[in-house]
Amino acid sequence: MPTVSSEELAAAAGVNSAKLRKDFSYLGSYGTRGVGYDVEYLVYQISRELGLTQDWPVVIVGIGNLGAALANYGGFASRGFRVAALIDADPAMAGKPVAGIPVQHTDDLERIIQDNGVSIGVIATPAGAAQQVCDRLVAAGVTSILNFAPTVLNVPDGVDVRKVDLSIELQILAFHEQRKAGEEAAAADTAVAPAARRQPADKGPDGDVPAVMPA
Amino acid sequence: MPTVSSEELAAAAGVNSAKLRKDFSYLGSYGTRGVGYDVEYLVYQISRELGLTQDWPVVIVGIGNLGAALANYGGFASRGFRVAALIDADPAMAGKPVAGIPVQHTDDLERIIQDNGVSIGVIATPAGAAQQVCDRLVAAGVTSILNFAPTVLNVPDGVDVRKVDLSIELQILAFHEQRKAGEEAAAADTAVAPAARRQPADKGPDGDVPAVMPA
DNA sequence: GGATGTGAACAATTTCACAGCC
DNA sequence: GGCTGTGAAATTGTTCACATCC
Repeated sequence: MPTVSSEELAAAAGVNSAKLRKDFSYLGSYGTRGVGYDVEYLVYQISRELGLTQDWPVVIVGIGNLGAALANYGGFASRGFRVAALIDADPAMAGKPVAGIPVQHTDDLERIIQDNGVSIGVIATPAGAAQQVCDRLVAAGVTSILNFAPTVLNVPDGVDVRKVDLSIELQILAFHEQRKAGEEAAAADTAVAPAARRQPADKGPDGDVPAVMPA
Repeated sequence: MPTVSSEELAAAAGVNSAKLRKDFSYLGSYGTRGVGYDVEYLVYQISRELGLTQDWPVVIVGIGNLGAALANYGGFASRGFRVAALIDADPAMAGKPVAGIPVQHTDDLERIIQDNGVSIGVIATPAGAAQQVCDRLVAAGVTSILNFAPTVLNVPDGVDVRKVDLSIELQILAFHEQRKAGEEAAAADTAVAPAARRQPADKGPDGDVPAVMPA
């Protein structure tokens, strides 16, 4: 398939074709009228715009289960990321290889960042250590941080932080799950007492309201 | 602090206070004019609306590094999630405790789901196994799935899937990182040749364009 | 003929600003 | 006086529909 139309791409992605064309148009005019988009060329242009044609060295700080999982994660290399170093505060970890990369001690953090020209850091430490690690990363020159610790990090302007909170993802699912259950119940209700629905949902049935409720 | 104003909450969250008030108003009128919101009561109402007052049993399928990290993750319990079971396809894992929970074999997946009344499943398997695991979870009654495998899952209507792609998070950071670098370069450029900027950025300098570029 | 690229219409979201209440 | 709750205005995002070009 050398060429693809906005219609086909939109169907595959589950979006409107006009939106897709408009979005692409912000990157430039890479399509051909009457024909579509050259697949290879489009892939290259999008890759370049997204920064996938560059090599990004990253460091992972905190080599527990999650840090190790990240170090072993296969998807990074193909997207242009290279794990330049693994760093942990536990001296017993130092030198031990994880995913084929020897773990280094936190003491050397600044040197490691500078030697490898790292601008992206991943924090997979416990919550208590995260801010401190963050401060050191930033001071050493890191300007983008991916934070897995359940803490809000304070950073100076110009530094980007993205937070992945694993339990928030579950919460979002649980929220929808609850709504599904609620709708089923409501649908069942409707047969009996259609007009009685809204109030309990908005204010909570009295039986549900705990002692914290104010007068 | 028994009470809090929308202004204070908005500042803490980094959003506009009107937006925050409007959002809260969709849950009901839980504030007091001239005073603010009763903290405890607000926490309870939001918790209830988000489903945090319920207990959600979850199963984790695929107990590699990531699965183990999730099983050990402390944040779940406090948000109402309980790891009901760990499941892995490797017979050698069966019975081994991870985070204090014995790993069970995939053969028993359906029974485990049903016995525990599980409606939320977490997939932390390799990409190749994910769809198959997903199908079995759904057939057994799971209606929400958190997917860490780098695959798009096909599910029937009524089943929610959330995907956490670790390298996409890094890509987003890399994208902004690239823009920062680009802006610095552009700012430096401006002093020399302000009018010459746009074309290279849109079409790419010739030196950058690889063999895939069509005639 | 067939598909892009885009101004114009439409829809959704966010912010303003203030009436209403404590 | 101070702060919520909410219509109305402003902004942002999406879709339509068609002129334009291969």
